[in-house]
Amino acid sequence: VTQQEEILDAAVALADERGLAAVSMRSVADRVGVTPMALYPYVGSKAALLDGMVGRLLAQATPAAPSGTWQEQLGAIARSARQLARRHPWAAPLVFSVPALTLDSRRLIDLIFAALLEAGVPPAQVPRLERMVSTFLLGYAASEVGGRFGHDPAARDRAGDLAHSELPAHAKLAGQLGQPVDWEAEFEANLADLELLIQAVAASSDPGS
Amino acid sequence: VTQQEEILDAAVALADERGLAAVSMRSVADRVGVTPMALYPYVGSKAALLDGMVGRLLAQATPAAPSGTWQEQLGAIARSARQLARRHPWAAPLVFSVPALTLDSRRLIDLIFAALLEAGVPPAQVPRLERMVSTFLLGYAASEVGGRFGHDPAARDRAGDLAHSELPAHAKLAGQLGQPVDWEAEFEANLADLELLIQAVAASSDPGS
DNA sequence: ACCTGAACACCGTTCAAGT
DNA sequence: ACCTGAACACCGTTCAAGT
Repeated sequence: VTQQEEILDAAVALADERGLAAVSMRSVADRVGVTPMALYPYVGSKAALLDGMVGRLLAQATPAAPSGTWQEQLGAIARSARQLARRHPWAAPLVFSVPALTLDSRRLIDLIFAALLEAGVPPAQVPRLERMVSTFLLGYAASEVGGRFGHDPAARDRAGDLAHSELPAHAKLAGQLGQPVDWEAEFEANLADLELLIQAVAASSDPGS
Repeated sequence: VTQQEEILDAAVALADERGLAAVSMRSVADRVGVTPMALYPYVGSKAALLDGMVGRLLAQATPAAPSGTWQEQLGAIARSARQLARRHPWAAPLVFSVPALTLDSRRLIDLIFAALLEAGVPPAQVPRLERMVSTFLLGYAASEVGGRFGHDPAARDRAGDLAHSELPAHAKLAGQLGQPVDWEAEFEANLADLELLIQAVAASSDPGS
């Protein structure tokens, strides 16, 4: 482990334990046992520290090249990404702002490329479809950990069922909208739909099957 | 305009002009012409201020109920969401952490519900599919404005084409990965694929068509 | 070569006063 | 009822010294 990695790992541990807000140059330095200014030669700045933290996560996270059908490969990637987001809820929002061009990002992307190619997606469409798939997985993870879906009942109750009169489509869906959601089942259903989409794209440009 | 709205609009303007980092209780108070502490009765806290800012955006943003085919409706929503994200690049990341349960959020969601129902998606699947669609649109917008896709050539060059040997699927796609991406065309292609997915879901549970 | 200490220009938020 | 001013406990980062 280099000094830089030691610093980044300390910052990740701090974020896991006390939240991203608790990560400061001062608190990280404290944990490493050094003065805040001693970090600068290794991490450059606070912004670079945050980038480095997501880099460390990606480095640890890339699953060994998954085997099986392309559906199994994709499922393994998706589920491991979701687990990672749950272990490090502070990380998902940060990922949007770091260019997916590091070697670690590309290792993960390569696995998605491989699955898409095996699914029969024409090569010209693979990069775009990879961006669709990874964006959806990342966005869904960020929504789950961020609370956009209103997971916690506190937020649900605060909203009440106000103003259904102004929301015609909500009114038609009154039956569905009342009851709680099984998020595990929803994730698996999303995965199945993603596979449906991939198959549709593969089929639409490969009429010979 | 209430006092609260005046404060939130000042904060939004500040974020547009000088970035989210320039939004502080002190700078917002300055712009409103008041002491920082005078904001608290109206906005509660810095975190609530940020939530309120995305609330203001959603309030202004919801397009008048779009007409035409469900594809046209969905396209109008998607394109207006993308424009909004480009006008306020600081906002997309924040949206992930505010529960989509306010009246303004629900007005937007209602439009997506309506389009999905008109597409023939079974009601039991509509809420889930809405989350898929909105998550993808939001995630893609966040990726574009955040720089995850490496839009700026600076980031692209810094990465080089390192280590293709470790990335077998990248090697197979060497032809595609070299050239620049037309992001407008990609957005439209994504939209078309989203419609494909919706149609597939609608068809899979409605064999009589 | 690597680290420290003091300092600068900021933060969000509290609390007691003012009018 | 609404606002101010001073204060507290923090920030990231600079710069000049230390060893």
